[in-house]
Amino acid sequence: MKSIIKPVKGTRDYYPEVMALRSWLYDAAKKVSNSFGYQEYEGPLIESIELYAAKSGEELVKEQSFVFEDRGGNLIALRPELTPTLARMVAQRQNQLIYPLRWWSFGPFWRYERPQKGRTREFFQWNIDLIGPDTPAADAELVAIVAAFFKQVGLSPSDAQIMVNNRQLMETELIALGIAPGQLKEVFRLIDRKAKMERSKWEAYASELGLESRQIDDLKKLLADDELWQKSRALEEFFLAIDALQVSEYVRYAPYIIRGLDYYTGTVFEGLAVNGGLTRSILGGGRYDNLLEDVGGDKLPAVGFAMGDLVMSLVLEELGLIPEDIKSPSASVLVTVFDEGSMQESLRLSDELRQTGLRVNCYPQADKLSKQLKFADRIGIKIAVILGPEEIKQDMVTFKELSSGNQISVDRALAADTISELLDGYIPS
RNA sequence: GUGGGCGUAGCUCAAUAGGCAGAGCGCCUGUCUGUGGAACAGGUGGUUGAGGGUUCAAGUCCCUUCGCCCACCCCA
Repeated sequence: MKSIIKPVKGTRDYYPEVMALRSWLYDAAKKVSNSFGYQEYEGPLIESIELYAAKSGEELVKEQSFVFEDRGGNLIALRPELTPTLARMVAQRQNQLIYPLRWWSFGPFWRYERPQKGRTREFFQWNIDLIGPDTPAADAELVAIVAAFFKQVGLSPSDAQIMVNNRQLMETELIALGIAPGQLKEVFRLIDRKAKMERSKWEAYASELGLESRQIDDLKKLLADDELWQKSRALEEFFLAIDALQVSEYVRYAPYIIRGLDYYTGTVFEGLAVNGGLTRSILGGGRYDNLLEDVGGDKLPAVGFAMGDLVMSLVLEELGLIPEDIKSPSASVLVTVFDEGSMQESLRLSDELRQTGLRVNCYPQADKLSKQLKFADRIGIKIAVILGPEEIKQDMVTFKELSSGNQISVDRALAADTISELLDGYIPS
Protein backbone atom coordinates (compact mmCIF):
# COMPACT_ATOMS: atom_id res chain seq x y z
CA MET A 1 0.00 0.00 0.00
CA LYS A 2 1.25 3.44 -0.88
CA SER A 3 1.72 5.62 2.16
CA ILE A 4 -0.02 8.89 1.44
CA ILE A 5 0.74 11.64 3.90
CA LYS A 6 -2.19 11.82 6.24
CA PRO A 7 -4.40 14.83 6.76
CA VAL A 8 -4.15 16.59 10.12
CA LYS A 9 -6.32 14.93 12.74
CA GLY A 10 -9.75 16.44 13.02
CA THR A 11 -9.71 18.16 9.64
CA ARG A 12 -12.01 17.42 6.73
CA ASP A 13 -11.20 17.31 3.05
CA TYR A 14 -13.73 19.28 1.10
CA TYR A 15 -14.13 17.15 -2.00
CA PRO A 16 -16.46 18.85 -4.48
CA GLU A 17 -19.58 17.11 -3.19
CA VAL A 18 -18.75 18.10 0.40
CA MET A 19 -17.81 21.60 -0.66
CA ALA A 20 -21.14 21.91 -2.40
CA LEU A 21 -22.94 21.22 0.88
CA ARG A 22 -20.88 23.82 2.71
CA SER A 23 -21.59 26.35 -0.02
CA TRP A 24 -25.26 25.53 0.17
CA LEU A 25 -25.28 26.24 3.91
CA TYR A 26 -23.35 29.43 3.28
CA ASP A 27 -25.89 30.49 0.68
CA ALA A 28 -28.78 29.82 3.06
CA ALA A 29 -27.09 31.81 5.86
CA LYS A 30 -26.33 34.62 3.44
CA LYS A 31 -29.84 34.77 2.11
CA VAL A 32 -31.38 34.93 5.57
CA SER A 33 -28.80 37.42 6.86
CA ASN A 34 -29.35 39.67 3.89
CA SER A 35 -33.10 39.52 4.19
CA PHE A 36 -32.81 41.02 7.68
CA GLY A 37 -30.40 43.65 6.36
CA TYR A 38 -27.18 42.33 7.93
CA GLN A 39 -23.80 43.07 6.34
CA GLU A 40 -21.12 40.45 5.82
CA TYR A 41 -17.73 40.91 7.47
CA GLU A 42 -14.71 38.78 8.37
CA GLY A 43 -11.90 38.99 10.90
CA PRO A 44 -8.41 37.50 10.93
CA LEU A 45 -8.15 33.75 11.43
CA ILE A 46 -5.40 34.25 14.00
CA GLU A 47 -5.54 36.48 17.05
CA SER A 48 -3.35 37.32 20.00
CA ILE A 49 -4.17 34.98 22.87
CA GLU A 50 -4.84 37.96 25.14
CA LEU A 51 -8.02 38.64 23.22
CA TYR A 52 -9.50 35.40 24.53
CA ALA A 53 -7.87 35.60 27.94
CA ALA A 54 -9.81 38.82 28.51
CA LYS A 55 -13.02 36.87 28.45
CA SER A 56 -12.57 33.16 29.03
CA GLY A 57 -10.05 31.67 31.40
CA GLU A 58 -6.60 31.68 29.91
CA GLU A 59 -6.16 28.05 30.84
CA LEU A 60 -9.21 27.10 28.83
CA VAL A 61 -7.87 28.93 25.82
CA LYS A 62 -4.46 27.33 26.08
CA GLU A 63 -5.87 23.85 26.44
CA GLN A 64 -8.55 23.97 23.80
CA SER A 65 -7.09 26.28 21.20
CA PHE A 66 -4.33 25.83 18.69
CA VAL A 67 -1.68 28.19 20.02
CA PHE A 68 1.79 28.91 18.68
CA GLU A 69 4.54 31.36 19.38
CA ASP A 70 5.53 33.81 16.68
CA ARG A 71 9.14 34.85 16.09
CA GLY A 72 8.76 37.72 18.49
CA GLY A 73 7.69 35.37 21.28
CA ASN A 74 4.02 36.38 21.23
CA LEU A 75 1.40 33.71 21.73
CA ILE A 76 -0.97 33.51 18.78
CA ALA A 77 -4.17 31.44 18.65
CA LEU A 78 -6.07 30.07 15.69
CA ARG A 79 -9.41 31.65 16.47
CA PRO A 80 -11.69 29.30 18.46
CA GLU A 81 -14.68 31.65 18.15
CA LEU A 82 -15.56 34.96 16.55
CA THR A 83 -17.24 37.03 19.23
CA PRO A 84 -14.03 38.43 20.81
CA THR A 85 -12.81 39.41 17.34
CA LEU A 86 -16.13 41.12 16.66
CA ALA A 87 -15.91 42.95 19.99
CA ARG A 88 -12.40 44.08 19.13
CA MET A 89 -13.34 45.24 15.65
CA VAL A 90 -16.31 47.18 16.93
CA ALA A 91 -14.36 48.68 19.84
CA GLN A 92 -11.67 49.90 17.44
CA ARG A 93 -14.20 51.94 15.51
CA GLN A 94 -16.75 52.36 18.20
CA ASN A 95 -17.41 56.05 17.45
CA GLN A 96 -17.40 55.74 13.67
CA LEU A 97 -19.84 52.89 13.26
CA ILE A 98 -23.54 53.42 12.78
CA TYR A 99 -25.86 51.73 15.26
CA PRO A 100 -27.80 49.51 15.37
CA LEU A 101 -25.00 47.57 13.76
CA ARG A 102 -26.02 44.36 12.01
CA TRP A 103 -23.17 42.10 10.93
CA TRP A 104 -22.82 38.46 9.91
CA SER A 105 -19.98 36.15 9.01
CA PHE A 106 -19.35 32.56 7.93
CA GLY A 107 -15.84 31.23 8.38
CA PRO A 108 -13.47 28.63 9.79
CA PHE A 109 -12.60 28.05 13.45
CA TRP A 110 -10.30 25.69 15.29
CA ARG A 111 -10.56 23.94 18.61
CA TYR A 112 -8.09 21.42 19.91
CA GLU A 113 -10.47 18.69 20.94
CA ARG A 114 -10.87 15.00 20.45
CA PRO A 115 -12.80 14.54 17.21
CA GLN A 116 -16.06 12.58 17.30
CA LYS A 117 -19.37 12.53 15.55
CA GLY A 118 -20.45 16.08 14.79
CA ARG A 119 -17.19 17.52 16.06
CA THR A 120 -13.91 18.17 14.29
CA ARG A 121 -10.92 20.32 15.11
CA GLU A 122 -11.57 22.56 12.14
CA PHE A 123 -15.12 23.64 11.44
CA PHE A 124 -17.20 26.48 10.05
CA GLN A 125 -19.58 28.75 11.88
CA TRP A 126 -22.22 31.23 10.95
CA ASN A 127 -22.06 34.19 13.34
CA ILE A 128 -24.60 36.98 13.36
CA ASP A 129 -24.87 39.89 15.76
CA LEU A 130 -26.94 42.96 16.43
CA ILE A 131 -25.00 45.61 18.31
CA GLY A 132 -26.36 48.74 19.94
CA PRO A 133 -29.90 48.17 21.17
CA ASP A 134 -30.64 46.31 24.39
CA THR A 135 -34.33 45.77 23.77
CA PRO A 136 -36.38 42.57 23.83
CA ALA A 137 -37.25 43.32 20.21
CA ALA A 138 -33.56 43.08 19.30
CA ASP A 139 -33.35 39.70 21.06
CA ALA A 140 -36.46 38.60 19.21
CA GLU A 141 -34.95 39.64 15.88
CA LEU A 142 -32.03 37.26 16.33
CA VAL A 143 -34.34 34.41 17.30
CA ALA A 144 -36.52 35.21 14.28
CA ILE A 145 -33.40 34.98 12.13
CA VAL A 146 -32.82 31.47 13.48
CA ALA A 147 -36.41 30.57 12.63
CA ALA A 148 -36.05 32.05 9.15
CA PHE A 149 -32.94 29.94 8.64
CA PHE A 150 -34.76 26.81 9.79
CA LYS A 151 -37.47 27.53 7.26
CA GLN A 152 -34.92 28.27 4.57
CA VAL A 153 -33.27 24.85 4.93
CA GLY A 154 -36.55 23.01 5.35
CA LEU A 155 -36.56 22.37 9.11
CA SER A 156 -40.14 22.42 10.37
CA PRO A 157 -41.15 23.37 13.92
CA SER A 158 -41.37 19.67 14.73
CA ASP A 159 -37.78 19.20 13.52
CA ALA A 160 -36.26 22.15 15.32
CA GLN A 161 -37.09 24.47 18.19
CA ILE A 162 -35.51 27.52 19.76
CA MET A 163 -35.50 27.38 23.55
CA VAL A 164 -35.30 30.75 25.27
CA ASN A 165 -34.57 31.95 28.78
CA ASN A 166 -33.29 35.06 30.49
CA ARG A 167 -30.37 35.14 32.88
CA GLN A 168 -31.57 38.20 34.76
CA LEU A 169 -34.86 36.48 35.48
CA MET A 170 -32.99 33.43 36.69
CA GLU A 171 -30.73 35.53 38.90
CA THR A 172 -33.73 37.13 40.55
CA GLU A 173 -35.39 33.77 41.08
CA LEU A 174 -32.27 32.11 42.40
CA ILE A 175 -31.66 34.91 44.86
CA ALA A 176 -35.25 34.51 45.99
CA LEU A 177 -34.36 30.88 46.77
CA GLY A 178 -31.69 32.18 49.10
CA ILE A 179 -28.72 31.59 46.85
CA ALA A 180 -25.89 34.03 47.42
CA PRO A 181 -25.13 36.41 44.55
CA GLY A 182 -21.51 35.25 44.62
CA GLN A 183 -22.68 31.73 43.90
CA LEU A 184 -24.81 32.47 40.86
CA LYS A 185 -22.12 31.58 38.37
CA GLU A 186 -21.70 28.12 39.88
CA VAL A 187 -25.43 27.53 40.06
CA PHE A 188 -25.80 28.57 36.42
CA ARG A 189 -23.26 25.91 35.62
CA LEU A 190 -25.23 23.45 37.71
CA ILE A 191 -28.38 24.29 35.76
CA ASP A 192 -26.54 23.96 32.48
CA ARG A 193 -25.53 20.43 33.36
CA LYS A 194 -28.84 19.16 34.66
CA ALA A 195 -29.92 17.51 31.43
CA LYS A 196 -26.54 15.83 31.00
CA MET A 197 -26.26 14.23 34.43
CA GLU A 198 -28.07 11.49 36.26
CA ARG A 199 -30.46 12.86 38.83
CA SER A 200 -28.62 11.49 41.86
CA LYS A 201 -25.26 12.73 40.65
CA TRP A 202 -26.72 16.08 39.85
CA GLU A 203 -28.17 16.36 43.34
CA ALA A 204 -24.85 15.38 44.83
CA TYR A 205 -23.20 18.07 42.74
CA ALA A 206 -25.78 20.55 43.99
CA SER A 207 -25.16 19.80 47.65
CA GLU A 208 -21.42 19.99 47.01
CA LEU A 209 -22.03 23.56 45.96
CA GLY A 210 -23.62 24.09 49.37
CA LEU A 211 -27.29 24.02 48.42
CA GLU A 212 -29.64 22.74 51.09
CA SER A 213 -32.04 19.99 50.10
CA ARG A 214 -34.94 22.44 50.34
CA GLN A 215 -33.13 24.70 47.89
CA ILE A 216 -32.48 21.81 45.55
CA ASP A 217 -36.17 20.92 45.56
CA ASP A 218 -37.12 24.54 44.94
CA LEU A 219 -34.57 24.73 42.13
CA LYS A 220 -36.02 21.64 40.48
CA LYS A 221 -39.48 23.15 40.65
CA LEU A 222 -38.13 26.36 39.17
CA LEU A 223 -36.51 24.52 36.28
CA ALA A 224 -39.80 22.80 35.47
CA ASP A 225 -41.89 25.98 35.54
CA ASP A 226 -42.79 26.72 31.92
CA GLU A 227 -44.77 29.79 33.00
CA LEU A 228 -41.82 31.43 34.71
CA TRP A 229 -41.29 33.82 31.80
CA GLN A 230 -44.41 35.71 32.84
CA LYS A 231 -42.44 37.10 35.76
CA SER A 232 -40.06 38.84 33.38
CA ARG A 233 -41.10 42.03 31.65
CA ALA A 234 -38.29 41.52 29.15
CA LEU A 235 -39.48 38.04 28.23
CA GLU A 236 -43.09 39.18 27.99
CA GLU A 237 -42.06 41.81 25.48
CA PHE A 238 -39.80 39.33 23.78
CA PHE A 239 -42.63 36.88 23.18
CA LEU A 240 -44.91 39.67 21.92
CA ALA A 241 -42.21 40.53 19.38
CA ILE A 242 -41.80 36.86 18.44
CA ASP A 243 -45.53 36.72 17.89
CA ALA A 244 -45.48 39.81 15.67
CA LEU A 245 -42.58 38.35 13.68
CA GLN A 246 -44.74 35.24 13.16
CA VAL A 247 -42.24 32.67 14.36
CA SER A 248 -43.97 31.60 17.58
CA GLU A 249 -44.27 28.02 16.43
CA TYR A 250 -40.47 27.71 16.49
CA VAL A 251 -39.94 29.37 19.88
CA ARG A 252 -40.50 28.06 23.39
CA TYR A 253 -39.70 29.20 26.87
CA ALA A 254 -37.36 26.86 28.74
CA PRO A 255 -36.30 27.68 32.33
CA TYR A 256 -33.38 25.23 32.19
CA ILE A 257 -31.64 26.91 29.23
CA ILE A 258 -28.80 28.95 30.66
CA ARG A 259 -25.81 28.44 28.27
CA GLY A 260 -22.33 27.58 29.48
CA LEU A 261 -20.67 30.83 28.52
CA ASP A 262 -20.04 33.34 31.26
CA TYR A 263 -20.39 36.39 29.08
CA TYR A 264 -24.12 36.19 28.52
CA THR A 265 -26.00 38.82 30.50
CA GLY A 266 -29.68 38.64 29.54
CA THR A 267 -31.68 36.62 27.08
CA VAL A 268 -30.10 33.30 26.14
CA PHE A 269 -31.29 30.80 23.58
CA GLU A 270 -30.42 27.50 22.04
CA GLY A 271 -31.54 25.87 18.81
CA LEU A 272 -32.39 22.19 19.24
CA ALA A 273 -32.98 19.64 16.53
CA VAL A 274 -35.25 16.74 17.39
CA ASN A 275 -35.06 13.55 15.39
CA GLY A 276 -36.59 10.42 16.83
CA GLY A 277 -35.59 10.35 20.47
CA LEU A 278 -32.42 12.27 19.77
CA THR A 279 -32.04 15.93 20.64
CA ARG A 280 -29.06 17.86 19.39
CA SER A 281 -27.94 21.38 20.09
CA ILE A 282 -27.32 23.07 16.76
CA LEU A 283 -26.74 26.65 17.76
CA GLY A 284 -26.52 28.93 20.75
CA GLY A 285 -26.67 32.59 21.43
CA GLY A 286 -27.82 35.39 23.64
CA ARG A 287 -27.29 38.87 24.93
CA TYR A 288 -23.81 39.95 25.97
CA ASP A 289 -23.81 43.53 27.12
CA ASN A 290 -20.35 43.72 28.68
CA LEU A 291 -18.06 42.25 26.08
CA LEU A 292 -17.03 45.51 24.44
CA GLU A 293 -15.77 46.76 27.79
CA ASP A 294 -13.81 43.56 28.25
CA VAL A 295 -11.73 44.27 25.17
CA GLY A 296 -11.19 47.90 26.11
CA GLY A 297 -14.13 49.66 24.50
CA ASP A 298 -17.03 51.53 26.06
CA LYS A 299 -20.01 49.56 27.20
CA LEU A 300 -22.25 48.62 24.29
CA PRO A 301 -25.14 46.15 24.34
CA ALA A 302 -25.14 43.27 21.86
CA VAL A 303 -27.02 40.10 21.01
CA GLY A 304 -26.02 37.34 18.64
CA PHE A 305 -25.63 33.65 17.98
CA ALA A 306 -23.32 31.15 16.34
CA MET A 307 -24.21 28.02 14.41
CA GLY A 308 -21.71 25.32 13.46
CA ASP A 309 -21.86 23.76 10.01
CA LEU A 310 -21.14 20.23 11.18
CA VAL A 311 -24.06 19.35 13.44
CA MET A 312 -26.35 21.32 11.15
CA SER A 313 -25.26 19.21 8.17
CA LEU A 314 -25.66 16.04 10.22
CA VAL A 315 -29.21 16.92 11.19
CA LEU A 316 -30.21 17.93 7.68
CA GLU A 317 -28.73 14.76 6.29
CA GLU A 318 -30.56 12.57 8.81
CA LEU A 319 -33.82 14.28 7.98
CA GLY A 320 -33.18 13.96 4.25
CA LEU A 321 -33.39 17.70 3.75
CA ILE A 322 -30.28 18.13 1.64
CA PRO A 323 -31.32 18.64 -1.98
CA GLU A 324 -29.96 16.22 -4.56
CA ASP A 325 -29.02 18.91 -7.03
CA ILE A 326 -26.51 20.91 -5.01
CA LYS A 327 -23.33 19.55 -6.54
CA SER A 328 -21.17 22.21 -8.05
CA PRO A 329 -21.56 22.07 -11.82
CA SER A 330 -18.91 20.75 -14.15
CA ALA A 331 -18.69 21.90 -17.75
CA SER A 332 -21.79 21.64 -19.89
CA VAL A 333 -19.89 21.43 -23.16
CA LEU A 334 -16.90 19.32 -24.21
CA VAL A 335 -14.99 20.17 -27.33
CA THR A 336 -13.34 16.95 -28.46
CA VAL A 337 -9.96 16.78 -30.15
CA PHE A 338 -9.99 14.54 -33.18
CA ASP A 339 -6.29 14.35 -33.93
CA GLU A 340 -3.17 16.29 -33.17
CA GLY A 341 -3.57 18.39 -36.28
CA SER A 342 -6.96 19.70 -35.21
CA MET A 343 -5.97 20.63 -31.66
CA GLN A 344 -5.60 24.31 -32.58
CA GLU A 345 -9.00 24.37 -34.17
CA SER A 346 -10.60 22.73 -31.11
CA LEU A 347 -8.91 25.18 -28.76
CA ARG A 348 -10.08 28.09 -30.89
CA LEU A 349 -13.66 26.80 -30.88
CA SER A 350 -13.69 26.16 -27.13
CA ASP A 351 -12.52 29.71 -26.51
CA GLU A 352 -15.20 31.03 -28.81
CA LEU A 353 -17.90 29.10 -26.96
CA ARG A 354 -16.58 30.30 -23.59
CA GLN A 355 -16.99 33.88 -24.76
CA THR A 356 -20.73 33.27 -24.88
CA GLY A 357 -20.73 32.41 -21.18
CA LEU A 358 -20.89 28.64 -21.48
CA ARG A 359 -18.91 26.30 -19.22
CA VAL A 360 -16.58 24.65 -21.73
CA ASN A 361 -13.98 21.91 -21.46
CA CYS A 362 -11.58 21.21 -24.28
CA TYR A 363 -10.20 17.67 -24.21
CA PRO A 364 -6.49 18.08 -23.54
CA GLN A 365 -5.20 15.49 -26.00
CA ALA A 366 -6.10 13.69 -29.18
CA ASP A 367 -7.52 10.49 -27.69
CA LYS A 368 -9.91 8.06 -29.24
CA LEU A 369 -13.28 9.65 -29.68
CA SER A 370 -14.97 6.89 -27.69
CA LYS A 371 -12.77 7.71 -24.73
CA GLN A 372 -13.54 11.39 -24.98
CA LEU A 373 -17.27 10.78 -25.17
CA LYS A 374 -17.13 8.43 -22.25
CA PHE A 375 -15.36 11.10 -20.22
CA ALA A 376 -18.01 13.63 -21.26
CA ASP A 377 -20.80 11.29 -20.23
CA ARG A 378 -19.26 10.52 -16.88
CA ILE A 379 -18.72 14.08 -15.73
CA GLY A 380 -22.17 15.16 -16.83
CA ILE A 381 -21.43 17.10 -20.01
CA LYS A 382 -24.59 17.90 -21.91
CA ILE A 383 -23.19 18.48 -25.38
CA ALA A 384 -20.07 17.12 -27.04
CA VAL A 385 -18.61 19.06 -29.93
CA ILE A 386 -16.96 17.08 -32.70
CA LEU A 387 -14.52 18.76 -35.01
CA GLY A 388 -13.05 16.09 -37.29
CA PRO A 389 -11.60 16.14 -40.81
CA GLU A 390 -15.06 15.98 -42.37
CA GLU A 391 -16.26 18.99 -40.43
CA ILE A 392 -13.12 20.99 -41.00
CA LYS A 393 -13.21 20.28 -44.73
CA GLN A 394 -16.79 21.54 -44.98
CA ASP A 395 -16.30 24.32 -42.42
CA MET A 396 -18.90 22.76 -40.12
CA VAL A 397 -19.11 21.52 -36.56
CA THR A 398 -21.08 18.60 -35.15
CA PHE A 399 -22.94 18.74 -31.84
CA LYS A 400 -23.91 15.59 -30.03
CA GLU A 401 -26.46 15.74 -27.26
CA LEU A 402 -25.31 13.16 -24.74
CA SER A 403 -28.68 12.50 -23.14
CA SER A 404 -30.40 11.51 -26.40
CA GLY A 405 -27.45 10.61 -28.60
CA ASN A 406 -28.82 12.88 -31.30
CA GLN A 407 -26.42 14.97 -33.28
CA ILE A 408 -26.55 17.76 -35.80
CA SER A 409 -23.97 19.50 -37.95
CA VAL A 410 -24.10 23.23 -38.54
CA ASP A 411 -22.07 25.88 -40.24
CA ARG A 412 -18.93 26.73 -38.26
CA ALA A 413 -19.93 30.40 -38.07
CA LEU A 414 -23.20 29.46 -36.38
CA ALA A 415 -21.57 27.24 -33.77
CA ALA A 416 -21.94 29.55 -30.75
CA ASP A 417 -25.55 30.44 -31.47
CA THR A 418 -26.60 26.89 -32.18
CA ILE A 419 -25.07 25.43 -29.06
CA SER A 420 -26.70 28.05 -26.84
CA GLU A 421 -30.03 27.20 -28.35
CA LEU A 422 -29.40 23.51 -27.92
CA LEU A 423 -28.60 23.99 -24.24
CA ASP A 424 -31.69 26.11 -23.79
CA GLY A 425 -33.73 23.39 -25.41
CA TYR A 426 -34.89 25.53 -28.34
CA ILE A 427 -33.99 22.88 -30.84
CA PRO A 428 -35.66 19.65 -29.85
CA SER A 429 -33.90 16.97 -31.79
C1' G B 1 -7.51 12.93 29.82
C1' U B 2 -10.83 7.92 30.27
C1' G B 3 -13.30 3.66 28.06
C1' G B 4 -14.94 0.62 23.85
C1' G B 5 -14.77 -0.91 18.58
C1' C B 6 -12.19 -1.43 13.99
C1' G B 7 -7.66 -1.63 10.46
C1' U B 8 -7.41 -7.32 4.30
C1' A B 9 -7.10 -4.66 -3.52
C1' G B 10 -8.90 2.25 -5.42
C1' C B 11 -14.08 1.25 -2.71
C1' U B 12 -17.54 -2.30 0.06
C1' C B 13 -16.40 -6.61 2.28
C1' A B 14 -15.22 -12.33 2.57
C1' A B 15 -11.53 -15.98 4.03
C1' U B 16 -14.28 -23.08 8.26
C1' A B 17 -10.71 -25.14 13.72
C1' G B 18 -4.13 -21.46 12.52
C1' G B 19 -3.31 -24.59 6.38
C1' C B 20 -2.32 -21.83 -1.46
C1' A B 21 -5.15 -14.18 0.34
C1' G B 22 -10.73 -14.07 -2.51
C1' A B 23 -15.51 -11.80 -4.44
C1' G B 24 -18.43 -7.76 -6.07
C1' C B 25 -17.94 -2.91 -7.70
C1' G B 26 -14.31 0.28 -10.00
C1' C B 27 -10.25 0.86 -13.36
C1' C B 28 -7.68 -0.59 -18.19
C1' U B 29 -8.09 -3.25 -22.96
C1' G B 30 -10.90 -5.60 -26.72
C1' U B 31 -15.52 -6.96 -29.47
C1' C B 32 -16.34 -1.21 -31.84
C1' U B 33 -10.21 2.17 -37.47
C1' G B 34 -15.48 8.97 -36.49
C1' U B 35 -19.33 8.15 -31.40
C1' G B 36 -20.61 7.57 -24.50
C1' G B 37 -24.24 4.74 -21.42
C1' A B 38 -25.72 -1.62 -22.16
C1' A B 39 -23.80 -6.60 -22.88
C1' C B 40 -19.87 -10.04 -23.31
C1' A B 41 -14.59 -11.48 -23.04
C1' G B 42 -9.86 -10.61 -21.12
C1' G B 43 -6.56 -7.83 -17.97
C1' U B 44 -4.75 -4.61 -13.77
C1' G B 45 -4.88 -5.18 -9.04
C1' G B 46 -2.05 -6.90 -1.88
C1' U B 47 4.59 -6.24 2.56
C1' U B 48 -3.52 -8.36 5.30
C1' G B 49 -1.67 -0.48 9.05
C1' A B 50 3.57 -1.10 11.18
C1' G B 51 7.10 -3.89 14.38
C1' G B 52 8.09 -8.11 17.26
C1' G B 53 6.69 -13.06 19.38
C1' U B 54 4.47 -18.28 19.45
C1' U B 55 4.15 -22.18 15.53
C1' C B 56 6.21 -26.90 10.63
C1' A B 57 2.66 -23.03 9.11
C1' A B 58 -0.28 -16.49 11.26
C1' G B 59 -5.08 -12.16 7.89
C1' U B 60 -6.42 -15.47 12.06
C1' C B 61 -3.23 -16.45 18.52
C1' C B 62 0.06 -13.12 22.02
C1' C B 63 2.78 -8.35 22.94
C1' U B 64 4.01 -3.39 21.33
C1' U B 65 2.93 0.69 18.28
C1' C B 66 0.39 3.88 14.77
C1' G B 67 -4.16 5.32 12.59
C1' C B 68 -9.46 5.76 12.21
C1' C B 69 -14.40 5.49 14.39
C1' C B 70 -17.80 5.73 18.72
C1' A B 71 -18.89 7.25 23.66
C1' C B 72 -17.31 9.93 28.06
C1' C B 73 -14.85 14.52 29.55
C1' C B 74 -15.13 19.41 27.65
C1' C B 75 -17.78 22.69 24.76
C1' A B 76 -16.05 29.57 23.55
